Amino acid sequence: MRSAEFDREVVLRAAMNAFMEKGYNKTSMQDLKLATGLHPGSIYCAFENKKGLLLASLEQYNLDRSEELKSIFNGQSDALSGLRAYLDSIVSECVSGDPTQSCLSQKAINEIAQTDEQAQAVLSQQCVMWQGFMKEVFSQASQQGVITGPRSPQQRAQSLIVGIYGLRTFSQAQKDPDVISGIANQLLIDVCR
Amino acid sequence: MRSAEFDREVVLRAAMNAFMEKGYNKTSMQDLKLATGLHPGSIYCAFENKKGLLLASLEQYNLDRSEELKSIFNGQSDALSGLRAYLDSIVSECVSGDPTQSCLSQKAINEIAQTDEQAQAVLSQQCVMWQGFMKEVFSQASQQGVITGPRSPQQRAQSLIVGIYGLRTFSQAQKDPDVISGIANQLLIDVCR
DNA sequence: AGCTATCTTGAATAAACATTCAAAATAAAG
DNA sequence: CTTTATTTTGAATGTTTATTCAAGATAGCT
Repeated sequence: MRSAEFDREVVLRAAMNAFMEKGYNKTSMQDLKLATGLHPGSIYCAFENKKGLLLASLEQYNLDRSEELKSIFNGQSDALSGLRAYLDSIVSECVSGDPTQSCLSQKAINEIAQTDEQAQAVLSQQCVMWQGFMKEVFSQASQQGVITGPRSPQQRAQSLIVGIYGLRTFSQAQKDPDVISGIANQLLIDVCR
Repeated sequence: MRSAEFDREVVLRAAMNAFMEKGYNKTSMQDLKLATGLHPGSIYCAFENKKGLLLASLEQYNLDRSEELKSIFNGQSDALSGLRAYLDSIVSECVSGDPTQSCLSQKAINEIAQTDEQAQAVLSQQCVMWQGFMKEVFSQASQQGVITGPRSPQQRAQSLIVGIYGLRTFSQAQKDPDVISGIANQLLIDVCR
């Protein structure tokens, strides 16, 4: 017997970055070989093929971002402060212009969900999980009395997610940090109303 | 001398559809040859290369969608009814699941704006034009007294555009028509508040 | 230490790719 | 009708692509 030499998480994060820089279709196996340091044979042995590597990267990406999400909210005194901190982090991501800070899930939704059923299923489920987390945040915010109004946590979560997706696309076309930040602030106001 | 045989608009609309179905990078020259009915040489003679064909398609797409946009608002009695009709058309687009009804500009923003400066410039300008049009709509709505409140037409236009971008991405992951429609209704309320 | 199952290596493969080009066709001008 | 400038044609080009595979290396078990 023999165990694999490479660290799966390290390899997947390297692949993630490669996919984020060029998108799935423009990222060649050559790019992935250079990014991960793995030879083609090893990639195929471990992940079956290029799409398998993407799907594995997507899972790892979701794990990493979920952790980050939780830690942002845990670092704040109440749910509303958490939302503010979270939107600040999204604005930073949008404004940085750094491809490796962009959202791999959103990139994949736009690039391949339409043509690949398997990716569509994974991405759809990730989106539902994100919704579930945000719904819980809005529930807590209501209980804490920091937000009021008739909208359900579910509705608020959906509007927030739509706003974040939109902000990320918009910021590719309009790079002015003040504009991005302004829209994000208004989004928070609307979603908490 | 000799004039071109093909109808430029027809060819560009065929290319648009091909790009919308598979995305820019997955659409091969073979696909474009079949879609347009043009031989490789003719495509290269008329549009320089594959990217040139995309850029030309993007311009034509923007012309077509701008016309559609104007006609939706012209068909309504006031600006608020226009906004309602417009968002209805966006919801239809999202819910249809038909790739040829999706937004080529948004697909291109997500797929290639990050890596291609020329495409980025074209798409950025198109986004600014769209903003300008929507800003004018919100100005009219205020003048007509159908919406009130302190937000500027510019701010409203930006929030609406972000909401539409977001809705289109969200609808790739969550296909329930009632959910999409509900989010769109709330978006209209927030943007007119 | 020796065995064996598994991983690593990287060259080889075949298909798909964007692009070119010279020959044939043809529309407009004279 | 002839000329001329331009387009159309489609096979050829050379590159890049994802994927395979047999040979070599090595970790863990006995």
